[in-house]
Amino acid sequence: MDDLQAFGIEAGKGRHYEEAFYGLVLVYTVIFDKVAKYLDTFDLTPAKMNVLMIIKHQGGESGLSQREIGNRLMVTASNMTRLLDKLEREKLIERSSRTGDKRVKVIRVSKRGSQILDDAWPGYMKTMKSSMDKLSQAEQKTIAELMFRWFRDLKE
Amino acid sequence: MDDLQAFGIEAGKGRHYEEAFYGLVLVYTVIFDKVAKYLDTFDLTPAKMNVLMIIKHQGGESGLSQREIGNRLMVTASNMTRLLDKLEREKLIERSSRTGDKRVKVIRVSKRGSQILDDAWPGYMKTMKSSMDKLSQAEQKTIAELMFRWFRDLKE
DNA sequence: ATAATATAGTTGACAAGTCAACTATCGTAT
DNA sequence: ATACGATAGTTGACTTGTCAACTATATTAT
Repeated sequence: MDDLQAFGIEAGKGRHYEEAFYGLVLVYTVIFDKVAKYLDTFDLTPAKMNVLMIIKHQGGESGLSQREIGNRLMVTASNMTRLLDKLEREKLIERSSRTGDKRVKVIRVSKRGSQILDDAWPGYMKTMKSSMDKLSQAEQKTIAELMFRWFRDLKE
Repeated sequence: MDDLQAFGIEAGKGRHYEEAFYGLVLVYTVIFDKVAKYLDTFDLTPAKMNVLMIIKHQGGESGLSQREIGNRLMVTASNMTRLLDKLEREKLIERSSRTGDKRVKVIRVSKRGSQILDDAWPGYMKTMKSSMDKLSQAEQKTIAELMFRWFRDLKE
């Protein structure tokens, strides 16, 4: 646990919360970087990939509003605007305003966006899986259950 | 695991790596936000707090170079420059160039920086601990061990 | 001794995120 | 029916982070 020394933390003292905290940060950072690096070969970023996945998997026929996408990704409305501006400029999504409610904009994946998503998807999953497969199946299950319970408790 | 639906993932199918992955992301995000919100009351951010902690705990008499700080935080050199620019403007650190090597700048925490760090520290630890204490002691230990092993395996 | 190479830090241009203030539209309460 | 408040999205100003190209100094090899 040499990496902990950077934070002035002594390991193995009965208090494990600091180690757990920084361990979490380290793992998250490394995995995020690996995913980002992979996506870069498709001119995608984790943020763009997430948006495209949400719209394609959840949007269906009717598409999604910007709010709906933002909520599912825990991203603010202003960030959604800019993210979608970019995706629209790159012609990966389409924005239209033809609902009853004139405030809401309906977002759909374009043909091109859909294609790029399909191209990037297998490698994206592979990259994610290869990071996760450093853990055993049992550990993955443990982590999955524990993280979701933890998340729910944190939100209270 | 409703949150998973956002990503089009079906839970409980024997494959747990996706759940584990998104669980990790959710937990990380929530904890990071809590810490950031706390630090904001001291006009600090996680990045600034980390830099101050590193310099104070590791710098000692001789201080640290920008590279050394950046390496310990896994942050690029250019980001260090800008982060330290800001900290210097706010008079929380001091930069001097009086080593043999004229390229390197020595960073030290200022009196003011040290004071603010001391003020913010207890609540910072409390915030972190309260997030971690949603897990049992045993779980914290498990997570700590597992994360560090995982991190090492990921780096290979 | 000098030329090639490595290292420390800076700068510019960008991505992704925040908040606060704004416009436009929609619902509701009186 | 109008006025007030909620909601959808946008914009500006900011932070934290990246990479690539740059300057200045050190080190190494011939």
